[in-house]
Amino acid sequence: MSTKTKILDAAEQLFAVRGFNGTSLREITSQAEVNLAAVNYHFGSKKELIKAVMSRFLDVLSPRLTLALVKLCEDETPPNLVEVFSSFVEPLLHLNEVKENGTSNFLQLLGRGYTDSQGFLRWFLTTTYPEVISSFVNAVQKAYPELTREEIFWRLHFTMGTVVFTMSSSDALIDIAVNDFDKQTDISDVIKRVIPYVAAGVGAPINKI
Amino acid sequence: MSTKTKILDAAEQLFAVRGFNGTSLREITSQAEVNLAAVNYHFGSKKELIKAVMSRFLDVLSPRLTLALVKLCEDETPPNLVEVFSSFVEPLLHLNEVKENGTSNFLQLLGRGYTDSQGFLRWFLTTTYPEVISSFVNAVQKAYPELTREEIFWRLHFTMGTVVFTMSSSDALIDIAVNDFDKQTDISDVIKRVIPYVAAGVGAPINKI
DNA sequence: CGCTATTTTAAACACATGTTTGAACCGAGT
DNA sequence: ACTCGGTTCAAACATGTGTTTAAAATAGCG
Repeated sequence: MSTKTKILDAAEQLFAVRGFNGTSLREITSQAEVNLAAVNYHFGSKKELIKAVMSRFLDVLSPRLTLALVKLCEDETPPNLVEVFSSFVEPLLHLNEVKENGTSNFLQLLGRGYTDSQGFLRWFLTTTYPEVISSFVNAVQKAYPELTREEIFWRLHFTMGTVVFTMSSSDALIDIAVNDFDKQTDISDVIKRVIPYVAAGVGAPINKI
Repeated sequence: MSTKTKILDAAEQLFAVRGFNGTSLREITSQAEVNLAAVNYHFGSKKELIKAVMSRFLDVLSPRLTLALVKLCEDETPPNLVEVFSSFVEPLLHLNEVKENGTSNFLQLLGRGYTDSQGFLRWFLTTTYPEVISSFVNAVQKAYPELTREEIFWRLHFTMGTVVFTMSSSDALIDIAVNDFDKQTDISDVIKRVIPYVAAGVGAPINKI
């Protein structure tokens, strides 16, 4: 296993748990069992390492997700919102097959990236993978044509918040749920629970203000 | 204005913008125009300062919020979910009268606290202000009795995510919205938009899994 | 093998962090 | 006027950070 991969694996796991700001290069290289300088040699800087960690996921997620959303919109009958959000399930869970804990790690990283480091990850996402967002907006517009673009903008961000925040603390939440309700629970259960919620949220009746 | 207050004011604003990890004591004391050592003299440590900043809000928010929720539940006719979430509006906006940008600062801090510093703020909240949470759960249960406790647990956390995440990046979102849609927008507009969303989410049809 | 380009390594760098120290300062109270 | 508790201050402390350096080790190839 190459030094580069060892670093990416260690960084991925530590970033997910402690956040970007909260993880030092020394922790990463020590867990990866490589020299401290290797990060700057192979990636140039910590910021570039963060991008590399995210890209490894996004490069496999983004095309699958775009494809699923586009395909859903090709049907003659317009999709409903539950179908739109269900399109996320397969691409997200596929990350688990590529890598142990892939889905959970990715979603946690997404959550971290939105609050850590004054939103530079948001910029990175929207500029590097814009086709995902636009195909998503298209699907929602087909499913609920009465929504104005402004209302869609807000509700999509609310949804982003629901998902990203839930997932960034999913480990803690799953622990609590398992203890309180004596029921085996994992990340795919959480995803299945969140879909009706966000679908109903995006599909909420329009309220003139 | 006392040194203690000057520190709290500066810390509050900086924490909201840059997060807890991302704000140094030197930035705080320099903006507050007090000596660096004053923080440790008056508060003991950075962690205690964070708690003090949050408590200043929670001590005025918590009783008002609990009262509003309890009063809503006293009616003979059970409340609906929009009413439950609307109970948050007055107590939250009241923070603006106590202090410039109070509402927005507090909600941003709440968002930071959930992702920064490995969730110690979550622990602090649930242990120090539990009556808010339980009165909230009660209100939801009255409004939608078919929901199991487990489903309520998850949907309340989804809601927490929606609100907290949205608010922690509300400045950026408001900027985008103002640019894209040419419409004056502020924090109270965002609150009004998010209520139908979370009410619909919590009220989503139950999906057996 | 011998040479070269790539990779790894230990050490240092420059700087930022939270915290502590001990002296200086100030404002009442007797 | 003097003392004493509380407060402020500049300075230092110890540690942690991302990054750089230059030498050592390694791998690939003619």
